[in-house]
Amino acid sequence: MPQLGLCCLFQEEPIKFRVTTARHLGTLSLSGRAAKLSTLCLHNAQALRDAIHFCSRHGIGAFRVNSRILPLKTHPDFGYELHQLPHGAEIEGCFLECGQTAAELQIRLSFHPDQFTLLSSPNPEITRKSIVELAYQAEVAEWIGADVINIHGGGAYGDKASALKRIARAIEQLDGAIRSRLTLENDERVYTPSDLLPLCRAHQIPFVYDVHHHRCLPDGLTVEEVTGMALKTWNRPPLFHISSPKEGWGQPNTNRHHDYIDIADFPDCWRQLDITIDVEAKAKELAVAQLRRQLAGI
DNA sequence: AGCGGTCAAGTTGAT
DNA sequence: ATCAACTTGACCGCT
Repeated sequence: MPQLGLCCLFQEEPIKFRVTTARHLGTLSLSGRAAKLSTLCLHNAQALRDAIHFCSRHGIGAFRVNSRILPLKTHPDFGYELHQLPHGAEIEGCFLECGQTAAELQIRLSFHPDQFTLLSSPNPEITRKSIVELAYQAEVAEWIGADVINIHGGGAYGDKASALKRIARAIEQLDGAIRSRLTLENDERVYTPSDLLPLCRAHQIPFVYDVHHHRCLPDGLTVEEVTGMALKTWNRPPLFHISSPKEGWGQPNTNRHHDYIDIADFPDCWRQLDITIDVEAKAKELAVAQLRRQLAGI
């Protein structure tokens, strides 16, 4: 049976990750900024530790770490290094503990940089900033032992073939910490599995199969076909995504995520696989628990 | 204490 | 040409 993964947040369990805004930091003195960021980062490292324990206690096999675990880490004006913060060493130590605990409890950790992180852009400055973002997440990934940093293809810019070539070129220039963790996922608007799988095969990048996106943006391949092709791209346990449409299928907008997973949306061919499935549902740990019960036939 | 406006980033597609 | 939707809630300033 697959391991189920929880994404970033909790619905009921009181584990919170804190953030701040650039605007607010701008109102503070230099030392005030460092103090504020230090407090938030330490809080978030401890919250991650709590999240890992929660997953272990509740039969959840994976946890996706929010991109803002270190708030504004790569912001052009307010970015920082951990050693510049009053509790920098303590924060790093807490992340290292998270890594040990996750390894002991066998909780798989991953990252999913958001839509601003693009390797397909024709604008080199956007690519450069994206790689800075990937480097930040890779640094935390090293501390905590996360093995996946998953991104989308991004835009097509009117010429998908050229955009795919830019992704490939950028991938070949990544350093090992990023490269060894980077994965590509099909999205609901531009890049289908058919678009990404050849690139993944050619450059040894694992393919994260999101079946909901595939149903929103089909490419002629069946769920079974893509599942088989996706599995072959992995040199470690495969990671897939599941979600259900908020308003149901056949409505104008199927992109929005439902609170829970409709078991009818869960591919039968996934039931016996040794894979991790991130559950993208707004009810968070409650949705994972419900899906877990349904898969167990309870 | 409670409320509501606001929040770094890029691209697409609806209007 | 403009703007919401992606993720999505939490923060902060004001009353």
